[in-house]
Amino acid sequence: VNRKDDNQIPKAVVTRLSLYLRELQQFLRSGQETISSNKLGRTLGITGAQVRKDFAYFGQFGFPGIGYRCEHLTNEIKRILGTNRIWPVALIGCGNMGRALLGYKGFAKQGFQVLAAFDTNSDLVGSGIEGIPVNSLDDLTAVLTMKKIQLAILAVPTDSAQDVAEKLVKAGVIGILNFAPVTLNLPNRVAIVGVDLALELEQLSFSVAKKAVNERERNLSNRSKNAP
Amino acid sequence: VNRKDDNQIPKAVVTRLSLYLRELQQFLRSGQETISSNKLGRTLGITGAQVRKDFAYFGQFGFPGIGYRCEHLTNEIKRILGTNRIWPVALIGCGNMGRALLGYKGFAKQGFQVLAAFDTNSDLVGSGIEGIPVNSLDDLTAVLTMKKIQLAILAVPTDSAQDVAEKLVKAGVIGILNFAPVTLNLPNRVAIVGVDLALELEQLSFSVAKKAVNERERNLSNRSKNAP
DNA sequence: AGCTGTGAACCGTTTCACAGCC
DNA sequence: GGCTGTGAAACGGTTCACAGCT
Repeated sequence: VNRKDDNQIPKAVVTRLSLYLRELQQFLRSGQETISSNKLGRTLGITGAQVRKDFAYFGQFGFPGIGYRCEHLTNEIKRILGTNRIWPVALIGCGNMGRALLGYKGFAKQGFQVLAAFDTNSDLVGSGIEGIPVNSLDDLTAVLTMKKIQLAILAVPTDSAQDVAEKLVKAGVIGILNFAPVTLNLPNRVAIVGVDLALELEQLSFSVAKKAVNERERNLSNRSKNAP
Repeated sequence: VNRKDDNQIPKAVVTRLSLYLRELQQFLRSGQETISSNKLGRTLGITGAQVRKDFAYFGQFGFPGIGYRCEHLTNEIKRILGTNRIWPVALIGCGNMGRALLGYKGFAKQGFQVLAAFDTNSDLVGSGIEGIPVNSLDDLTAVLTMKKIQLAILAVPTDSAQDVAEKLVKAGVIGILNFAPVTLNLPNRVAIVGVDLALELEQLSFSVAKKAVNERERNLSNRSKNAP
């Protein structure tokens, strides 16, 4: 057979796909019908060639001389990302972060519906937060099976993250959005995306510190230019 | 002069730096004194060579035959990231997400201290959330100047994100952690890190969908192997 | 023997440039 | 004229392999 196992799409491409989607939805809201690769790239600080190459991984969506039709392209990207349907999602851990995520409207807007919350705190179990019922972790498998949930948002304390993650996998979860600042160790078949908020601030700190250094150096070299 | 303007560290390297730091802090807590590049890499699913090359951008931190001393390396990475000091931070937007972030303990642990919150809701202004005073957006410049704040966490509604971001820049902010799902348009001197939660779920959706496709294909090729 | 630091080879992504189409 | 889609070239990051240190 001539089958290539070359199914590997660069991670950077998939990230940009989401960004394109975000911009396209913006364009759609403002009534824009079509968009060129260059203009779409401009809004994100990348080149038109990059945009076109990214789409080329998945097919031909554009019209020479015209550009891309916003609505059509939006649908294609959703299909590629797998968000052209509604994903039921579970949220584990109803602490500060968990509760905020339960109230976050942005998930539903992109097709993710949080249908069940879980916590170990028996005071919370049985109640509802933001209209979402809170279950005991003991009922994980039962609830997830019944509601056909395969994606989970993990917002538990760092120390229990690995344990709970393993329970999720046993309960049939195949994708985890992990907010705990640890590297989860799970079977390869499980997809993991980590969001470490402190880490993001560290990246900011580095950028800022670096810019400061660059500016200092620029000043020094200016000075030596003025008085060599 | 022999000055290279080649100050550019790959973004991926800086991200891994934060991950190394996270693992090292874990090792330190468990009493580990030294660590080899291979073992450190293993915990993150990358090669030892990668680890060593990453550090090589910044200097020589290891000891041949021994590895790296966890505590020493931790300090070096903090110095590089600029988190070997305490950063005062402001948080803008005390909605669901903002309030959760005010209560997030992970920031302080890595050296980020949220000293002031801001909101437009006059009911909140004057109160405190998680012990942090809520100010009016009108007092932005005054408060930021007084508290010497240069970093901000932006957790306002999407529609006002760009406006508020511009106000932040005018008030002296040089780094923004942006939770609104939009591309901020700001002067180059301002560092921006975006966290788009729905986008992260989309990445998860893609991984999961892709895995499903791969498995289906594997099944098909198995079947044709069995009955060719 | 064990492990780092690093030049060199390798590989994948980005940019370029242009043929082809509207 | 404007824009896409795409080979080819250029670039940059990752992996390899080994000299050198402990």
